[in-house]
Amino acid sequence: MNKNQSLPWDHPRFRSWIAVARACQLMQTVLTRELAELDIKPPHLDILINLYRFEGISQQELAHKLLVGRSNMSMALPQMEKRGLIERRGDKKDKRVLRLYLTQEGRSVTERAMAIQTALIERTLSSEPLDQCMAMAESMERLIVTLQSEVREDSREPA
Amino acid sequence: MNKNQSLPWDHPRFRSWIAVARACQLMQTVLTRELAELDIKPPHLDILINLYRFEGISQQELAHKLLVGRSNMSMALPQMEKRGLIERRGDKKDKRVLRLYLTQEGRSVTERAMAIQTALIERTLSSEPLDQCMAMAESMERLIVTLQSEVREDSREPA
DNA sequence: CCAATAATGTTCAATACTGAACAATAAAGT
DNA sequence: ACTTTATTGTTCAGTATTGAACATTATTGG
Repeated sequence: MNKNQSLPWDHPRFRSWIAVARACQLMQTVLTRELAELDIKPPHLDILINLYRFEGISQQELAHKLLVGRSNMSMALPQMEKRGLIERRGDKKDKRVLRLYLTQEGRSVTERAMAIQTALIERTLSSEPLDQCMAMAESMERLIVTLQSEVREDSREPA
Repeated sequence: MNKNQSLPWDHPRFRSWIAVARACQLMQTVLTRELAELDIKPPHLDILINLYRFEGISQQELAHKLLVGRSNMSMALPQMEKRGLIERRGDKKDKRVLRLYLTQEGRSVTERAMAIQTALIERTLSSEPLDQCMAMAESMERLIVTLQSEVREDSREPA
C-alpha cells in the first residue's frame, strides 16, 4: 500500500459514500429522538410501515423485506403484540406460518409515526431540488439491485 | 390523515430517502461479510480508520466523530487493545484523558480493511457517473450539516 | 403410505449499543 | 485556598441483533 496516493479519502466515490452513510446515521438518530414521544424506535416503525402496506404478510416475508434475520422477528413481534399494536394469526392453509396484522391502535400509531418521519424527511431534504432527489433515488435503486445480488450470492434466499 | 393522498410512499423525497437508507443497510451487510476474513466488523473498522487518520485522539473525541456514546468506546476499545490492534496511553497534561494509537498490527489490519471497503465501494458505485457521485456527496454534506444542528439542539455537545 | 428433505418460526448464547449513575481529575468562582 | 461545577472515562442494566440448533409442519420421492 502506497504512502499517500491510495488513501481511501482521496477516492471521490469513497468520500461520497462516507457522506451517505453519515447522513443515514444522523437521520436515524434524529428520527429515534422524534419517535420517542410515541414510544417506538425505528426498527418497530419499519415493521409497522410494512404491515400497513402489506397486510397479512408472514414473519419470514417481513424479515426478508427488512433485511434482518427471522429470529429478530421472533423476538420483536411478540413484544409488539403485547403492546397491542399488532396481531398474529395462524395461516389457515399452512400451520407453520403466522400472518401479521395491525390492530386499530397499531394503525393509529403507525399513521402518527409516518407523519413524523415524513415531516422530518421533507424538512431535511427540502433544500435539495426535486430532480436532484430523484436522480439520487435512481442511483440508489441501482445500487440496491447490485448489492442485493451480492447478498444473495451465498445466502440462498429465494428472492 | 387522508385516505390515500398523503401516504408516505407517494412523496418523492420520502421514497428517495428510503432508497438511501436501504442502500446503506445493504452496503453494511455486504461490508460485514467481506470484513469477516479479517475478523473485524464495521464498527471496529470505523474506529480503526479514525485512529489511522487522527493519531492520539481521545476516547471522547472519537465517540463524537463516530456519533456514538462514550460508554460505547469504553466497551469496545479495551477489546481492541487486548487484540493488539490499538494502544491507550494517558495524556501527560490531563490525567483524565486516554489517547489512542494504532499498533503496527492495527495499522496493517486497517490498511487491509480499508482496501476491502474501498474496493467494495468503487465496485458498487462504478456504474454511477462521477459527477453524479459528487452531486450526491454535496447533497449529503448539506444534509449532514442540517441534521447535526438538530442533534445538537438538545444534547449539549460543544462541537 | 412412508421416509427424506425443506420451510417456518422459536430459543438461546454471544455481541453491541445506550443512557444513567458513578469516580477521578480539572477548571472556575469565590 | 477551597468549594462548586464541568469533563473524561467506566460500569451497569436494559434492549437489540445475530446465527446456530431446534421443533413443528409441508412437500417430495420412493
